[in-house]
Amino acid sequence: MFDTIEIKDVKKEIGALVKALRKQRGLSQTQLSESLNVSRTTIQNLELGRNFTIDTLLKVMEEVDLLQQLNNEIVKAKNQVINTKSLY
Amino acid sequence: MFDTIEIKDVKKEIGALVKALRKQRGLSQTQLSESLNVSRTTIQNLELGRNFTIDTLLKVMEEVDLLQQLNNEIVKAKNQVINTKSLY
DNA sequence: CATAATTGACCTTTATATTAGTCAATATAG
DNA sequence: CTATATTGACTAATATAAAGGTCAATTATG
Repeated sequence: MFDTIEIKDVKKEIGALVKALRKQRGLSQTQLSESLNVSRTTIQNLELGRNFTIDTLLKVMEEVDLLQQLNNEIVKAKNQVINTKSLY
Repeated sequence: MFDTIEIKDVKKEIGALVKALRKQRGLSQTQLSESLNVSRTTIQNLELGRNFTIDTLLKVMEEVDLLQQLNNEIVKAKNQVINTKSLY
């Protein structure tokens, strides 16, 4: 009935999100990579759904002013876990 | 007034979230690492806020049945970007 | 308490992400 | 249309995440 999502699909979605954020700001891959002090290859890897490090992703999020918001979501998720009686 | 969050802080929060999810399920680092077919060192790097790859994080999320939910959030964020008139 | 299990720290080796470069294909602009 | 910019693909070298191991410190258990 429902297909289970795969890790490679999530990586592609992250890549699509980063590309959308970059385009929204009118930046080329080269411009973004220079702002972050990473190579254009690294931006390519991220946007095309290949593997990459969390540092790379967080640098992008910082550049587009979404780092604080992302952190808030993580803390919220963490607190939900802590405040939920476990079923395990 | 407001301190800006730093990348290393976000990595530590991700690590704390993963640790909370693991503890909630009553798993040791070794047990989790074996389920994911990664080394315990990799789980340690993640939980202690060091650098790690997106693959490692997504494997954890898949193991705790949060991969689909995470993907939904990413798609939602992407659509918000696409449907927002840019200020840039 | 004693004992076992877990975790953090550290090391060496291996696998791979990142860098820096080129080039062809595609998209954008004039 | 032509010219220019951008992007995807690829390669070789470097940096670093991951693997696999040990050990001390800490935490749970009997």
